[in-house]
Amino acid sequence: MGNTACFTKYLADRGLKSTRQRELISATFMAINDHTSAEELYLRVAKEEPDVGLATVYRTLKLLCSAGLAREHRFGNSSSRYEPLSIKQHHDHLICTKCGYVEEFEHPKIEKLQDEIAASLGFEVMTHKLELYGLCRKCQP
Amino acid sequence: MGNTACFTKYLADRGLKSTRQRELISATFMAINDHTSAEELYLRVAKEEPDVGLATVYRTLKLLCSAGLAREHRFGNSSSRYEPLSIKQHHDHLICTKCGYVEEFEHPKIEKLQDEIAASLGFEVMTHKLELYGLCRKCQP
DNA sequence: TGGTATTTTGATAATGGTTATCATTACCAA
DNA sequence: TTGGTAATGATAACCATTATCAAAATACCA
Repeated sequence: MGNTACFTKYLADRGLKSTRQRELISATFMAINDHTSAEELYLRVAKEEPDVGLATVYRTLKLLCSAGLAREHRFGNSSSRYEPLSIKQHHDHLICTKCGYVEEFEHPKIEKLQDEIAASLGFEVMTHKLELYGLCRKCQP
Repeated sequence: MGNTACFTKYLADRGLKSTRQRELISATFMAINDHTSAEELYLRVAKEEPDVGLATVYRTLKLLCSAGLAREHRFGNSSSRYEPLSIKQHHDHLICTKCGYVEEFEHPKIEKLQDEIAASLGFEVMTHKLELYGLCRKCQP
């Protein structure tokens, strides 16, 4: 099942309505395949359908997060950015503190270690965020 | 060297002035030994010295972070919280998504893995944030 | 010690991302 | 189609944080 269909099903399953705006915002978001701010997404959507409101973009992004189709990040102290979670599995981020470049990575061994540590402290982990801040190859002296 | 002395030295080293407010805010902060918001710290400080302004608390917290004596966190989407970094070494956090309880942990093996992964991607890591979200022992069904 | 340049402070206005409000519109099951 | 409910758009409100600026405090030097 594609992501768009997945979102439509999510809406139907909870008695939420499938609207033109939600479909458009969700489709536009999924097509970006990068970390996006609500504002950026709003501008893209507005090109196609100028009457869509910023509030609806925020509302739809929240829905996409609840549906497990998006994830919200706040790298450093900047404003929220969202990324589509499509088929990709969970992954973490390397953030260059100089140029802002973001690279994704994924490492099962770390995930396993995390679960072990949490269990030893009596926690049951649902999700996690791992962010490594430093200098990317280009920004190194 | 104690943390207060350390902060005073940090100020002196950069030609910044050591003021009554900075000393009081810094001392109050160090004594808390927990994750604190700017507002909370402001209230505590105000008990002792009612004329200290909130802006100065924010300014001093920023200074403490630059001095390496504090660290800023934004767990989930809540407002910033700060923690004293005193003698404790770097550590990570387990956050209970139900009751908000925060537990610290530290694990050298994870740190080592992180550095290896980053290096393999050409990154030079300066700092990192690892947050595990889930249910603490008390909140588990 | 007193004078002075400079920094810091406190009060408050401004900022900016995000959310709440509410009248209007769109959806969808019957 | 209709009726009931949910969603939308415009915009006001929110609220944590930052900027502004006149007044006060500090550090340095003679």
